[in-house]
Amino acid sequence: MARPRSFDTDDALEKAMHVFWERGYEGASLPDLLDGMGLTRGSLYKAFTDKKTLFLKVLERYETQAVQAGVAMLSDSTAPNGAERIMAMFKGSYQNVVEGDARGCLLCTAAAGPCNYDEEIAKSVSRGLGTLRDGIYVALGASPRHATLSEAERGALADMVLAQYVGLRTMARARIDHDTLHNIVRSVGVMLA
Amino acid sequence: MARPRSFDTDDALEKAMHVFWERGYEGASLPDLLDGMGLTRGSLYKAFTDKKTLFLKVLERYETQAVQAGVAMLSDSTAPNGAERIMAMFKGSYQNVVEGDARGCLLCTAAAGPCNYDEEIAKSVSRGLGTLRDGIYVALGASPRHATLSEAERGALADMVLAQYVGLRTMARARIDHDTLHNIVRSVGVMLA
DNA sequence: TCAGTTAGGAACCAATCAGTCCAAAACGGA
DNA sequence: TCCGTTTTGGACTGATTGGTTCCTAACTGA
Repeated sequence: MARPRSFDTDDALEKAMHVFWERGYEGASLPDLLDGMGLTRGSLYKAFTDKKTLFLKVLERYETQAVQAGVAMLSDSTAPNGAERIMAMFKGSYQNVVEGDARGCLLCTAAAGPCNYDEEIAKSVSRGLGTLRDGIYVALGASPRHATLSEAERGALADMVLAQYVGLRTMARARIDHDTLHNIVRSVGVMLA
Repeated sequence: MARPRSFDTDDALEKAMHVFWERGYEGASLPDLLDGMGLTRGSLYKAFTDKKTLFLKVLERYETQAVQAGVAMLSDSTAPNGAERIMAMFKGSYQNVVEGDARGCLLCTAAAGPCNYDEEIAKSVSRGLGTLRDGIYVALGASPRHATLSEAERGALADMVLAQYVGLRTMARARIDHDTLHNIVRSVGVMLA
């Protein structure tokens, strides 16, 4: 029909994700994005409409990638105890920081940022966090100590664990010292043990 | 000596705090601040140097006001049980949201925002959160169930409770539904009971 | 009253922001 | 090969950013 795109949109989205992840929604300027994605204004606007739409697409991608990876870990039946799966997730987040990745969680950063004034972004973040919460809920069902809880109690516990996760990753992005972060992970372990 | 200031700097700082609290550091534009503080550029720059310095002053104020109020609550000896004091803090945060204040915590918002790239702001936020953590630690010492913990264990627990707090307030700002927030508070209560 | 000093206010600044436009280029189908 | 369609890249736009400048107003101490 006509001239085909010279870049892979999925690949470009992946690159955009990393730019937003590092600098946040408002902190990522258009030149930053163009640079990171390796394309020019015309192409970006033709393919992704505008900055906010691009960010929403990135959030979607993050959910079906980073969040789903977490959920997969939370329902990994090779670790029979659900509490241990939750701990694996927390330990993974801590390990990220130790290895020098202080970006935290894209959803958590967005939660503290544009969610406050943008309905659509808030909805997307809320959905992503909800997905994670459901994963935690399922994992708790596979934990002997928590499987006997009532549905409501277990749900409330899942919400709380999610809050701990958001707190941990937010504090990681704020460059809180590693000892404190490690203490958080360790205490979550004690709590769930 | 010379012409005196026509405004109270402390009052102006208070107003600036509310602007930053609502819109965040990067989200608060200079016109926003001038408007909220009721002064003009010349006055602001003469009195507060620049935007970042103003923000650092605001953070300082927040620590010796909002954070100290929290710490006071955490060491309020009219509530003999420290765990109950901690719960009072969490319930207060939840109550804020119910009453329509979805701004969350200024420190938590800054943690997810400018802390990532600004050393000075990060240091100030870290100090503020540390103050809160110490308050939690003291309260745990006044809780029969936790006073017997080793110093290290109690410290780690304080870090974890702080993470829950950061998570709760970050999620509140993201306009997560009230039920979820309530569940978090309730589960923290169960955990500390 | 007047000299000295500082605050206040508005015009101004360069840089940057997100977003638009359009001519040229590159392709597919015929 | 040539036509129609779409992408591409860069020049451009107007608004907004944080910050400066400078003149005048307002005050104090002598």
